[in-house]
Amino acid sequence: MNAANQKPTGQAAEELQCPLRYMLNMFGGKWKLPIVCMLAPGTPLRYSSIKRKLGNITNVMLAQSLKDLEASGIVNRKQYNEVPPRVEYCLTKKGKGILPALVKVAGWAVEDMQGEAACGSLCDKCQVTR
Amino acid sequence: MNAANQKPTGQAAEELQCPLRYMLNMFGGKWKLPIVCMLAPGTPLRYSSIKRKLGNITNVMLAQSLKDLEASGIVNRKQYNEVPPRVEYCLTKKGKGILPALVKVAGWAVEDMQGEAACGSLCDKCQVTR
DNA sequence: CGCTATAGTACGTTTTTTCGTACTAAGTAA
DNA sequence: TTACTTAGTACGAAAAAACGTACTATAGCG
Repeated sequence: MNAANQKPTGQAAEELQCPLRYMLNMFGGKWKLPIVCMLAPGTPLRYSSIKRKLGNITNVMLAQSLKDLEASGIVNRKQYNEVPPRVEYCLTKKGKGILPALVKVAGWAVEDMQGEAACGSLCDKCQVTR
Repeated sequence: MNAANQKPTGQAAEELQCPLRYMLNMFGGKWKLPIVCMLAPGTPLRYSSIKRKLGNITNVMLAQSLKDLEASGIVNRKQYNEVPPRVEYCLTKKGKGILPALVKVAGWAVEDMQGEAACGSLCDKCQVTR
């Protein structure tokens, strides 16, 4: 319906103009950042493995978050046609590209959290390391 | 009720352990990041001025966002006892401290948005500059 | 046949976030 | 006297995000 007009209009357009909101649209919410952190080390992880590590995420949220991240070009989904099914996720090149920025943000946060909840590595759950 | 026990427990504690979630707790949501961006240049802005620049934020959201940011130690609120009332907001030292990390994130986003919605400065509304 | 395992989907509910409209106090200007 | 201004608050409604429970297909194992 909107073929000739690539860019979204109205409020949606406005939200996309700001790079920080652009980023929040991709990584905001409860689970996306933790998922990216799990995948940061580079080892491909399968659905069930991510779910176990996250602990209390529901199927709905995990499936949806992964789908969104895939649609944003952040994660890659590789499906093996086996039974029982096996699907592995990893960061794309684009996904890896944001890690340095995340490390910087995390660095600020850790500094800011000093004392309160200091942890040697940035996070034991989220394996982003400096 | 919880005087001896400083740290939050249970799920709240878990959420605060991750630096990235810690940051999302402070800056997540629709308006906080834009507000920080407006204040980034350093000029103190008054309530009505921020509201005008943001355009379509409601009083409720603006007041609440500012209150949250103040509680987090990110913005400073200075009230002049005049009539009509005048209140000015600016970033605290801590608030300024996160700007380099935000610039890095925004840099990634701008690179990623290339073509789609490129803008010379990072954002015309959010005045974070490199 | 009945049970297990994986990677999800369907459906409905609860919780959280955001929004809209109206209202306030105090002094100044018309 | 009435209107205007600023920096909000109160209240309820709407929208968005997250949740819980149940369910599916397929093959292998006992």
